[in-house]
Amino acid sequence: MTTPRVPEKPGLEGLEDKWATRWDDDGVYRFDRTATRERVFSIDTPPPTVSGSLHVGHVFSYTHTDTVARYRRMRGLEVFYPMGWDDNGLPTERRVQNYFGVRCDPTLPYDPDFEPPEKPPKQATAISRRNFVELCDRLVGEDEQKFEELWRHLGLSVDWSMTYTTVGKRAQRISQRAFLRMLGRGEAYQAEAPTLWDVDFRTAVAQAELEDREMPGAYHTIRFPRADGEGDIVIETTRPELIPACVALVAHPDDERYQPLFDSEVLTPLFGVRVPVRAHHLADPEKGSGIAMICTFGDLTDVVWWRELDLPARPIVGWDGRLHGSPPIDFETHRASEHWSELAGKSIKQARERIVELLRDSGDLLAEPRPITHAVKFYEKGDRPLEIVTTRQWYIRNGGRDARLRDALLARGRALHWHPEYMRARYDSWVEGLNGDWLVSRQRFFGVPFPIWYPLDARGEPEYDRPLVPTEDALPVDPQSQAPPGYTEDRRGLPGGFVADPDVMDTWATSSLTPQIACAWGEDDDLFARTYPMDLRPQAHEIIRTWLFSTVVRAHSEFDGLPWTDAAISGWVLDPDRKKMSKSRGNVVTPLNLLEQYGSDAVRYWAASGRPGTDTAFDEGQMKVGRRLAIKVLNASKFALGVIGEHTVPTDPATAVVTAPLDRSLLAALAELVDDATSAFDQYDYARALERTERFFWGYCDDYIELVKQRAYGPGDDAGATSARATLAFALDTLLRLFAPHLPFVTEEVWSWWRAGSVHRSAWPESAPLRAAAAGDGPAAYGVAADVLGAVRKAKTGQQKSMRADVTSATVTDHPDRLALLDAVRADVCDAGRVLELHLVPGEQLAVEVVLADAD
RNA sequence: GGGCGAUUGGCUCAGUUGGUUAGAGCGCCGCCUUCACACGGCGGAGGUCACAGGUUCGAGUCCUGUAUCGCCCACCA
Repeated sequence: MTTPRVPEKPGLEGLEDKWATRWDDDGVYRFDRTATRERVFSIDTPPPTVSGSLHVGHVFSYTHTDTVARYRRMRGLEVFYPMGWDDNGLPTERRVQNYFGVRCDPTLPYDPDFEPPEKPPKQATAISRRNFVELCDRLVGEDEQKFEELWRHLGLSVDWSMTYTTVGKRAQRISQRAFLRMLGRGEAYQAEAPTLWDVDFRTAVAQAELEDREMPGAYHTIRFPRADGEGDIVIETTRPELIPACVALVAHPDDERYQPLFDSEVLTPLFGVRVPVRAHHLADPEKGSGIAMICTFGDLTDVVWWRELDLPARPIVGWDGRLHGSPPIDFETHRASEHWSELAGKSIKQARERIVELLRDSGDLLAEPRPITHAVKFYEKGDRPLEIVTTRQWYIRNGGRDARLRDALLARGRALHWHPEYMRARYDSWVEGLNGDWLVSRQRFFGVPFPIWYPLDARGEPEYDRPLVPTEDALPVDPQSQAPPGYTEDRRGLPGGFVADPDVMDTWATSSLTPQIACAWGEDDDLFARTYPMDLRPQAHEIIRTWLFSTVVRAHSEFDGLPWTDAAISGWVLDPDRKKMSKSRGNVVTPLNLLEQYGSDAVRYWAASGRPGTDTAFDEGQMKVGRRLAIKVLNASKFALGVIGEHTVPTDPATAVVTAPLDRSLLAALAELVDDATSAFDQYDYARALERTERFFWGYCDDYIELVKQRAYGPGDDAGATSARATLAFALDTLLRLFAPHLPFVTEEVWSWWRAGSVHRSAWPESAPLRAAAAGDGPAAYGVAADVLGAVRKAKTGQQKSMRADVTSATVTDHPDRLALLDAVRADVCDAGRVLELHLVPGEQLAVEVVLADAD
């Protein structure tokens, strides 16, 4: 060991910049790609959405992952820890629209000279798809830069040379390749079917993107006259505007009220369309009048009934959320057509208001609407309820319609190691509740296009069942601007020519491939072999159903295995009112301010105190505590190294210089700490590792250092002094390494005062050498010494004396076993407590009687 | 409706297979101007561990039920 070089006045300020730069220059976190798979720990980092802003929730969960990454690195593994940027999809589109004041019109030609105006105009400028995508690229590039700066400031030990994006060329290529492979295996298919549809975004959405919202509605009691004229059937509905789309009524097969009517017919009010009364087990006799109207389509139950009862389709709602101009069926009466003309072209809301008036006028509305609140399905990013529209879409098989596949995916979920374990229940309930395959096509612009064209027949109609695909070496392709194999561009849109599939993939269709993208599947076979399947997927619990599940689906399909062995699920950051912190709630805290105010180590301390999977309150108090801890690490280290000074101290605990009982005892306790922290980290419990280390560290500062201070100042040839200095050094060395995953800046700073290289590339501590140095002694002597010292302090405080006050005599009563231990360390205790005479009296439990010298 | 989790001093949280008077930090109060640290140190007050039963020599810890909160899921007319 060289003589420590300790600053006069160590502080936290500037450590982030200093060490972030140094780590980068020295390549401390660079992935060594000569490492073989067994030596690699590979992490499937969640790519943050760059169109949003980073908030304290990101800092929270990414810190968790970083502590694990640093631990594994110190355990000698090469950590593959790339950062991704999720710049794909709707959030980016929305941000670009607002930021530049533009909107995408795919019919416009590309303008190579287009520049967005300085300030976004009131009226959005329409631009071509390619111009739009260029603006998306430009903006996400700026955002990614800002994100990286914040992450570096926080101290994520990411290899910044290995970032990827979810719209980049590689992601596109891999998304398209994976899709084509699934298409080839029949795992991707297209179908024209009723689809949940957002009328504002004008795109289909998947089951995973739904959320229920409680909305006001109203029950409308409506009369359906029987076709035979023998009276009426009364139904209740919240969607009266769908009466023209009604194709049947339905009741439960066991419902005696309606059994006589099954397979008879009724007439729809206002329109006089004959529809049958049918039986189906999903009809609930308890709901409303026990008989429901089936419309094409009001909700997903309608779709089930329509399919299973083989009913006709009479859709009336268009892609724009308005009723069609033309009627769903040729009405038989002039009156019916007039009613329809009152509704045609209206929005859902307008149509509902109008039809209620019409029903009231016609006498078919039997009671005034009764207001209720009910759950309505929304696209999670949408503003209006979803409609169901029949469209042609791409699907990926995910077990929603196939019990064998579902069981296989459930088995994958069981094979995955979840942290915490109970999070698996969310996976299971999601997979078990799937009601269809995964709808992956979106009618949007900024995303990975489907690598698909369709031939046009002689009449110019697309032949959807004969899709044209590129070869894999041509990927990525943009079918809008490139021609399929065997065609030239001038055949686009012409009879006998071709047309591009207009859709882009769901953002999750790409995100579900983050392991393949990060590990460069099909791009860099050598890297892939060293990193895939990955070790760890860290993520939040609310996207188990989307990100985690879809990633399992893709890996199962392509590689017949799990994409990773472990999943670590982090909780949320809650604001003081125990609500989730999110941008939309307006309660987010800008992380950079926090990092600058408290220091990155302090904020990391707060984050790392949140246990895996547990929602954690945002608590600046914890950051203050973290800051205090970081400062304490600096000061205690400075002191310990100052005591050691220029004395020679061995670097290896095995050198048998630790001879004092107190020192051996301390090292025994330290060995237990090392085991404890190690097993906690092995189970991904970074919080427990931190808590234990912190507790030990305060004892080290307050008790151990105080106890050995005097002895350690002794001359170089004194065995007790040598023992104390060696123990101070071993303990400091060990504690710094134990803290390093949590407090990377301050530990590195101290490390640099007296050690070579980076603490983050040093070995994780091992307990065996410490235990060997303790030479069979246990941790108890240290505990007894601390207890007695505490009692002496208490006495001094009780008499309002300085800690420097002399103790004339102290009488310790305790169990003989503990007295024996105390006897062995009595010199240290007397020195630290300034005890002149120490008497030991055998007894049952600890009691200390202290006589203080007169103050004057 | 089904499931998961939580409930410990004013606040934020520990409490690993059940074991003696339940721990920590913040906040509060008091003391110590200590030669590493006032961005400090020492100490104090403060809890019938949500509630009700049960198992046990012994329950914050295990079982049953209840309540409250949060989340996940569900074919909610």
